[in-house]
Amino acid sequence: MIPKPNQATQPLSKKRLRLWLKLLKASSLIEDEIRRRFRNDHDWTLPRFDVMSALSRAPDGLKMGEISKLLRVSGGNVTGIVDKLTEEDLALRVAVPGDRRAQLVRLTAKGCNMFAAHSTAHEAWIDEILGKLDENDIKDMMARLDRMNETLNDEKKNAN
Amino acid sequence: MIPKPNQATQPLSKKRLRLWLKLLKASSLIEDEIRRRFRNDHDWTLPRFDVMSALSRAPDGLKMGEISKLLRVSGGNVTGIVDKLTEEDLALRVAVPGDRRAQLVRLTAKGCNMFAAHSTAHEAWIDEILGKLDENDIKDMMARLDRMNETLNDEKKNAN
DNA sequence: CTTAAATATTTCAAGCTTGAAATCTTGATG
DNA sequence: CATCAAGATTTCAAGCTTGAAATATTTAAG
Repeated sequence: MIPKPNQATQPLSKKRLRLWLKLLKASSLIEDEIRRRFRNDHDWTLPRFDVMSALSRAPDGLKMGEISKLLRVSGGNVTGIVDKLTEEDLALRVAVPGDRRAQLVRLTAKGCNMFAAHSTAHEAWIDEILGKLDENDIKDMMARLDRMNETLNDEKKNAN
Repeated sequence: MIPKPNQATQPLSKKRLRLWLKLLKASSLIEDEIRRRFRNDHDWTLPRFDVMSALSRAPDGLKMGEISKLLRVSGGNVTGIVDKLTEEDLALRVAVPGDRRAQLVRLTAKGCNMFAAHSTAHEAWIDEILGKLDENDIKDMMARLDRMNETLNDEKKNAN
């Protein structure tokens, strides 16, 4: 007989692992669903939405490196996505007066309109998907997620 | 004066959106850190680890389609990863007696050993990263994540 | 001014991922 | 048996992502 693992008495490390797997599953399911809806309902992609979302909060534009930091993705990645947005006339690159290395990226009017529509749909999707969580659930999870992130922030600091 | 947004009185949909963004951030940070450690410490990748992990729990092997369902990734994706594992003699494809369409994938002895080492390291990393969460935090978050997933499961059922 | 280090961005190869089309096999129906 | 839908897998093009190398520019030091 193989002994049936009793989860209640598992070592803490195993419980943390199970939590991580569940957290990852939840966030993957949601992210995939959002991707799918962007693709099917708007013929659009999540990475492009994310870049436009960052730009929408910066009317004066963002430098490539700023987008990269905000979204925590590589510089090369941003180059590719902004290229696509620019080709479709949704964003444009403008020179930075004092620095010929850098460029500011800004949404065009067309880009602003498109983002407004996508953004409204996106918020509604999330509201639907997280519909079973009330104010209390949200407050609680936020606090615990913050506590999780602390560890990673600590590590980043100590990695000097 | 632009009114400062008071998060406490935001509509519930906005709060849900903020929670989603925080959840996504947390899980992305952790996943990226795990990827980085696999890459730097073991010259390995997370997708390959995931496939080996599924295989390790099935001594008799898994069909390609079963791996695909377990990991919730496309069939074509699994083909590519299993090809890589096979090339490195970590897994092998064996014929299914009654069905010439399908194949069973199994870890080799070499694959088992490699996975055991990676798996131990992986659990320790997660234990470290989630180190600030105790039994209570874990139980609580598990319950709420389950409740979130219900919505997506419901939708999948209704999507018949 | 010259040089060297630091910054900002792009290019590129390699890997992951997907959805759709293609191939081959099985099973059910007549 | 013949046909045809369903199933398992592979192939493929397109897109995202990364880290490292390459370019170009700025800044700091001497």
